[in-house]
Amino acid sequence: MPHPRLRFPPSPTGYLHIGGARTALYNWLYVKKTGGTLVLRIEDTDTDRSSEESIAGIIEGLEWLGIDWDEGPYFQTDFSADHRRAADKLLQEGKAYRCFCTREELEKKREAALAAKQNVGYDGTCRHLSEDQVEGKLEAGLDSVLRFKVPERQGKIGYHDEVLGRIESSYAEIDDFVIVRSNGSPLYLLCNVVDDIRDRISHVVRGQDHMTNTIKQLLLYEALGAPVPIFAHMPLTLDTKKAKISKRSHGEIVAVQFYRDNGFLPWAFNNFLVLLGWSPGDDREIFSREELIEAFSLDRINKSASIFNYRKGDPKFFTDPKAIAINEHYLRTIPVEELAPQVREVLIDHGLWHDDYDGARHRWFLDTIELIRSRFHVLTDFATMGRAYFSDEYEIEEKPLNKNVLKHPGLKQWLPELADDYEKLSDFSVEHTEKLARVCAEQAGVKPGVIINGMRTVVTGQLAGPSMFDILVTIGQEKVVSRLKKTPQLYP
RNA sequence: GUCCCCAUCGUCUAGUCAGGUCCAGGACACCGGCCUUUCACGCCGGCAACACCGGUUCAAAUCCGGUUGGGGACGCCA
Repeated sequence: MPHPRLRFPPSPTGYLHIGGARTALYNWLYVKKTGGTLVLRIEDTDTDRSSEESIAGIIEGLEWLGIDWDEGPYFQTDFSADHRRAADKLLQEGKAYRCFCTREELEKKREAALAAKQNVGYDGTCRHLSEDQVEGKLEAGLDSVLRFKVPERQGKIGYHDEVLGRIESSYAEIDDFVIVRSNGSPLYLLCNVVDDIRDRISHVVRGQDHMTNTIKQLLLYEALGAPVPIFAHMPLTLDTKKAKISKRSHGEIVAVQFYRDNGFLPWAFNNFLVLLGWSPGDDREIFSREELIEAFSLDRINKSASIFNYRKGDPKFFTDPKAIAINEHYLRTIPVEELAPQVREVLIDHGLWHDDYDGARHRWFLDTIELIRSRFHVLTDFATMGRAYFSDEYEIEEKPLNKNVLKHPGLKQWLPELADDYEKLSDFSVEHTEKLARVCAEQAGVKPGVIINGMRTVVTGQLAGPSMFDILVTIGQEKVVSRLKKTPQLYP
C-alpha cells in the first residue's frame, strides 16, 4: 500500500456529532500515521435535508478539533454526471433494471411483511420484466427507479475487515437495492462507491452501521470493474440505554460544538474520543498528538460498542465523567503559556479581558492561571469560579456566605480592621499578610481559620480556592483592602 | 421476521489470535486515609467484572458448540 487515501464523507444534515467526529479522528490518525491523504467529501445528495449551515458547522467542528484534510471539501452533487454515467453503464450491461413498483406498493408490502413476521426485503417484482413490458410501462409514463440486479449465485460474498476479521453474507440474502431515484438522481450506495473509485480511496473506515452497505457495495465495485478498498468498521457509540446516539434524540450534548462552548480543550476532546473504541494495548490513556499518531492502528480498534456515559440531570457531571477528567488533566498540566490563549478567549467572551494581560500584566496573567487552574475542570471555569481574579464584580456564593461570614458576626469589625493593617503594609507579601491575619485572629480570640475563610469568601466569593495568602498577593493590596472594607455590607 | 456484528468492574478498557505467569491489570467514578487555613492537586488504600450452559484439555476470561442478552441493517436517507 504505497500511499493510503482515506476519506471522511459527512452528510450535511445537522451539526458534527461525536460519532462523526470520532470517525473523522480515526481516519485522520491513520492518514497521519501512514503519511496518507485525507479527503473531505460532503455527501449532499439528499437535497431535502442538506443545508449550508450544516456544512459550515461540520467544517467548523473539524477545524476546532484540529482535524485537517488534504483534499476537498468535494461536494458529491458536483459529480452527479459521474454517478449517472455509472448508473447508465450498469443498466446497459444488464447489471441493473428498471423497477416500476410505487412507493405505496412497496410500503404496503413492507408493512404486511412486518406484520406477518415475514422477511421485509424487496420481492423482485420488476426484476424479470421483459423488454416489451418495460417499454410499455415507459410509454405509459410510469415512474421508475433503477435497481441493482444482485447476481444469482450460490454461496457467499465477503471481505476481510481490519477490525472484525472475515465478514460474509449469502448472495441470496441481498435484496436488489435502488441505485437511482425516479427523479433520476443517484443514491448513496452508488454515489459513494463511484466517488471512492474516482478519489482512489484505499481504506474505508466507518461505523459498523454500514456493514450491510459494505456487502452491497462490494457488488457495485465488482460491477463497475474496480478493485475494492480495505474496510475497517468501527464500533458504534451508544447511550446509557444502549441506543445509538443521534442528533435527533440526544440534542446538543452529542454535538462537537457543545464541547467547544463548554470549555473543552480541543485536543483533550480528541483524546477522550479516541479512547471510545480504541486502546493502545498498554496502560496509557493520555497522549500528545505525536504519541497518539504513533500508537494508533486499525487492528487495535475494538469490536464491541462503547457507551457514551452521559447521565442526564447528573448534578456533578454535565457530560461523560471521563471526558471531563481528561479535559481537567490537560487543563491542569499543559504549559501555562499554551493554556493562556484559550483562557484569553474565554475571558474575552465574558467581558473580563484587559489588554494589559497581553502586555505589562502578562506575567501576572500567567501566574494567576497557574494559581487557580488546579481546581478547574473546563476553560469556562476561569470566567465563573475564577471571576474575582479578573473583575471586581463577582457574586458571593450563598454557602460560604452563610458558613464563613454570617455565622461569625465579629468579622464585620475584624476584617475591616485587618484591611486597615493591610493598607499600611509596605510589603504586601504572603509572609506579612499571613502574619497580620494570625495576629488579627489572636486579638479577636478566634481560630485563624475563621479569619482566613471569612476573608476567602469576601475576597473571592468562593468556598474554596488556593492558599489564601497567595490569593491576596495575586489580587493585590488595593483590591483586597477595598473588598475587605466592604464586609459589613454583606450582613443583613 | 431475516441477515450481520458483539459480549471482562457502574463507565472506558488490558488480557483472547499464539490456553498456564490472571482467585483478572489500568483509568474514570465512588468510598476511606494522609497532606491542609478551605477546596482541589498529589500520594496511599478500598469497593467492583470474565453473561450462562456444555465440550476440548493436566489446565479455559482465552479454543469449540449452544443458550441468553445487547446492538446494527433490512429507505426513491446518508
